[in-house]
Amino acid sequence: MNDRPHHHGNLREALIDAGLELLAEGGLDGLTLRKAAARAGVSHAAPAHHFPGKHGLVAAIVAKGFSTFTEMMEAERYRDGDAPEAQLAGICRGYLAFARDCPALFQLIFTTDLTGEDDAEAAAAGLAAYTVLAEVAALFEPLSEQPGATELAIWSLVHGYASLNGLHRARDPESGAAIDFDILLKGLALRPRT
Amino acid sequence: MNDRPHHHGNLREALIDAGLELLAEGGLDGLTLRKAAARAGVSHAAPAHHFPGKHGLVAAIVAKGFSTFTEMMEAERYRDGDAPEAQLAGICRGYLAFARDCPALFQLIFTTDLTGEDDAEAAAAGLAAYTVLAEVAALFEPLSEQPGATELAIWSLVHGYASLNGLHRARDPESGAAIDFDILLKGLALRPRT
DNA sequence: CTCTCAAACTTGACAGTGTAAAGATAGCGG
DNA sequence: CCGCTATCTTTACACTGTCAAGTTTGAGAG
Repeated sequence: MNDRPHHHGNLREALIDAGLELLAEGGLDGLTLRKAAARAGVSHAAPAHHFPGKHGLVAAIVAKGFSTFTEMMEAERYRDGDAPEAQLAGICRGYLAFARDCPALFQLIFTTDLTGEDDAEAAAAGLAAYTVLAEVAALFEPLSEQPGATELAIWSLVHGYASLNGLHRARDPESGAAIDFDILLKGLALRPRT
Repeated sequence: MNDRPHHHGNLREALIDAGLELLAEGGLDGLTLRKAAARAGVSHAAPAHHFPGKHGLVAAIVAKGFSTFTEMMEAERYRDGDAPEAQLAGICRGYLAFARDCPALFQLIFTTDLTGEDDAEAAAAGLAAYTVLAEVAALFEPLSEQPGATELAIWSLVHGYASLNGLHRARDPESGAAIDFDILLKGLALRPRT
């Protein structure tokens, strides 16, 4: 199993990387099958042998996006120790860093429907990201007897903040008085488990 | 000023309505200038005389979307009286109803960049929606000395919940144990102003 | 070593999209 | 009554995703 099997050699990864570049440069509209193929140095119909249509390439990009998303949360998770509050602030810091640094990718992974059959990899990557958050949420007293309420509260708060921050920044670029997320997080008044 | 000035008569509104229909039927990809023109009964180049390109039509649709969004919040605002908690629960109910009933439109209005010059109307409509939320947030004790923290916390929580609900529902269709938003809202522990 | 064959890729084509330019139409102001 | 400008149509072009057919390449069978 050579790493350059026929002509190009792992074209699949090259197309995903090209897609990530296009996404970072031109936003959602800049992501195009033909442009990704051209950037990888192949003809416009070559991707069809590696992905079932454009949706397949997008699903692969979403999977990779969720992976780096998870990595960015994990990278910040234990920065200030392993206390529950420190872990929670850490993964939220990573969450928001991803949304800030890769806005188009952030939008893509959370707006793509992953209901198809070829989206299993992307769905698994999304579940892995969710699991990190759920682990940290489990360190706190539950908000309700209903399981999952705590993680959903944290997830909703940080995701809403990340989504709206882009809007707010675009609308009010001068507002240096951006509200720190820690203030919102303290508003939830979570208590570590005893 | 007749309401049918030349050939078609208020084609602008007809195109916006057609766009809303397409959005509801086919999602974001179903919204097309040519299809909207065809549905309005005109040729595919007619919209150019009413909107500066597709972005202009989208901006008009976003403006109308924000208007109905505001209306749905206001419609539920005083359903259970005018106590702060009742108003807050009301506008959140309207917020989530809009996200549930018009998912594509909800996604469109919150992912469209309104930084252009012809987007003034849409930006104003978005500000009007935000104002409703800010009014209700002002009925509660501020979360921090920083102004706007309370409304941002509420907005983030409800917006994140609305955005993630679509994901969660698609991924886990059987989960009838959907977590009620009221539980999350109580987690914020807001206190009415004295 | 050669032959065969299938995978990887190319070429060409087609429907559909947004956009621009040029022509036709219709109602209004002079 | 005449022109004129806004409205709409027609035509055209570049770009997109997708499909069908042909071409190249590398690897395994004999």
